[in-house]
Amino acid sequence: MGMPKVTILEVAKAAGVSKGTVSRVLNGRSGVNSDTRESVQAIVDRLGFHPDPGARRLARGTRQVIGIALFNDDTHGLYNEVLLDAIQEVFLTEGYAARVVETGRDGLPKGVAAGFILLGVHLDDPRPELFRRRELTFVAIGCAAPGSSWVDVDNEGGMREAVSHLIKLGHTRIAHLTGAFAGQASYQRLHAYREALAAARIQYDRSLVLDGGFTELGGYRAVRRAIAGAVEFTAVAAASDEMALGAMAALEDAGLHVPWDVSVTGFDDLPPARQAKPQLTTVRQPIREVGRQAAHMLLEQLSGEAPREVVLPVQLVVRASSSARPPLLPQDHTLLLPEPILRAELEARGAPK
Amino acid sequence: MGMPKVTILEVAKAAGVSKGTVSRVLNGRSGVNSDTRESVQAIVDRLGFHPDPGARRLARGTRQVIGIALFNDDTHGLYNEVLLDAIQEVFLTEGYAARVVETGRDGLPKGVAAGFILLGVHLDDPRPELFRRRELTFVAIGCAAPGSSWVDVDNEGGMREAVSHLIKLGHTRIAHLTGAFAGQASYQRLHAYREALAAARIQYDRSLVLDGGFTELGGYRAVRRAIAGAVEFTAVAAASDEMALGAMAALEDAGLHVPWDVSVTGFDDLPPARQAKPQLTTVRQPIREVGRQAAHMLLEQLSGEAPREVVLPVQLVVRASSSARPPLLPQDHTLLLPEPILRAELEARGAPK
DNA sequence: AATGTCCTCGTAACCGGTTACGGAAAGTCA
DNA sequence: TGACTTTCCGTAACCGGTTACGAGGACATT
Repeated sequence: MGMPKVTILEVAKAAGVSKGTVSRVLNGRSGVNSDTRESVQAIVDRLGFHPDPGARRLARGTRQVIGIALFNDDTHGLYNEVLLDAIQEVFLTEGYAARVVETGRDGLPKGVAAGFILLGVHLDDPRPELFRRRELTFVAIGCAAPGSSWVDVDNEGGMREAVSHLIKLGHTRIAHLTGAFAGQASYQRLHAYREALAAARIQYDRSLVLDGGFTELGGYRAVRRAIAGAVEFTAVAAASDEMALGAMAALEDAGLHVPWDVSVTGFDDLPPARQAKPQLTTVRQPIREVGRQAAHMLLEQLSGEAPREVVLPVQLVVRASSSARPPLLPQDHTLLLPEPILRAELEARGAPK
Repeated sequence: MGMPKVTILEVAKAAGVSKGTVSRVLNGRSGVNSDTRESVQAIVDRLGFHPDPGARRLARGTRQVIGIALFNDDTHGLYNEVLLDAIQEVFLTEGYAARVVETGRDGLPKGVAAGFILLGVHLDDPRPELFRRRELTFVAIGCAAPGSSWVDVDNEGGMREAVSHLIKLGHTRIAHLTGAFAGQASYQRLHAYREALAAARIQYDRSLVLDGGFTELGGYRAVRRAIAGAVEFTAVAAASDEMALGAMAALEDAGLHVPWDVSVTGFDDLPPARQAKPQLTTVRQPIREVGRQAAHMLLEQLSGEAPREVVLPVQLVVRASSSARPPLLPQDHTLLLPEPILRAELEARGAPK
């Protein structure tokens, strides 16, 4: 098998035009009759033609390489992995070679590249300034880098939705798992958490904000510490899926059942969220779209266009880890969760461990 | 700046030969006088010439793509990330396009590729069989796939070294953090752990084998449970850095000091090992080399050569997380060892609730 | 000296696209 | 109707390599 190598020449013949015209259609260049353009496009779609990236790159004379800059202090998680793949997909099909480079507080990547994409930019991240000073074109992901292109998601909207969701379910003591130094996203999500609380006239309690450092273990330890410290809460709104998963593990270890005793929500909607034991209610982030946008924006900038800023929408995905808080609902808590069943459930969960 | 685009034509001119000859030298083709070959090679080195991957691919008529198959149940960790980068580097410079694809228990990746590299193969992994049945060429990483190419590291040698190291430091109650279902590597490392113990005439104790599922949180919970269960140990030999880091966190939470109270060793030597609070003693794995080998082996197979098997050596890197067991003399561990652990346990129990 | 190998290496076509250039057809205006 | 634009599109050169083919020189054979 293997795809039958459909080339631009075959498309041209099938459409009854020349290679040049097909190329012009593919690249959206002007100077093509709209009728012709349509019919060529139709042939392209029908044959499933995908231009050869290498040939493209060669013809365009783009000898240069794109650097994807990881901050070497980062926790390189699944999030980055998905993002990376989406970014590379774009560059690959556009005929650019993209390589992952590590950048630290100190120096820039040595292999000089045409442009960079900065992954997971922090608020006090030295990279934007560093890159700007060297007059390198770049696109930042995850943080507003004033004066240059950046793309981020609607952190506030997402967290507001998640917390409002919990409030609607009857929760009032909602803990927030945050990641301390991870910058803008943390602040925005924390801010949205407070906003959502305020909108429902729920008093903000500082002791309900737990630092989980954006890792599963961090989430686990933070929640465990909170339980040990007798902090009262019936829900946890985490700023990442990983922390949410850690929180669920901690609750389980403490003999608490999700979502009956405590509801949990995450942020990101990475694959593990769906594989979790009670599937995780979380805020879905269009990660791949973020990567694609960033890649295209970099290409734009490299061809002289002005920097842009993009904020992508997110969406709450309700699954099994969040539910109404039965014991405190005035009307039907006996109906929903009879005592003996609850006790038996706790024992059942405690025993196998 | 950007590299000054040195092409094969310039090399040819500088060497006083034609493009064809330079190309022949570069590809090790026969039919070139050895004198000529040498002088051309010298020019190539002097000018720092690197052939353009895209042009190469184009000229060779290699239209096909390489698939890098991730198992979608996997925990995609930092390990995979490093590996991926090394693999892609090879394919990139060789003029192949490489894309990451997800493969599950069920189906194969749809985008048909010339060949595949299977990442993190398990013992009961369905992929080798699945791929073989489809007559796809592939190279497996992380597990012996009989009949086809595979590359792995010397798991047994590495773990033996780590455990022997701990034994030499005076430890006799050494726990082993394993990852249950992760296949060959787990079994080999566990086996080596037992071998090292046997070589030192130390009785194997099943209760010292802890399952950490190859994650940081898993390591944390396993060690915490062991402490709570009053399992006696003065050292932990983990089968991965992540679990080791989790173990260190658990020990810290239990009031135990690494390495004074308990020594910890890891496996992999990923960047976090060096960033840990007491730097982690661990077994260094040549991850990038594994990736490079695998990539080259796949290329070999695609050009008709026979499958090969490669096992790469590892090396113990001693850092701060392991030390002699100062407070106690080797003989009296039964008397003295329980003290700190029991104390920690009491404290741990006292704090929460 | 003429003919036949074997090596070595230059020549040119080709891979699959992009794009400068120029020609043909159609529209504009005097 | 002729000259001038404008629009659309075909032609061919080019990107940086690889490789089939064949020319030419060195050497051996007759």
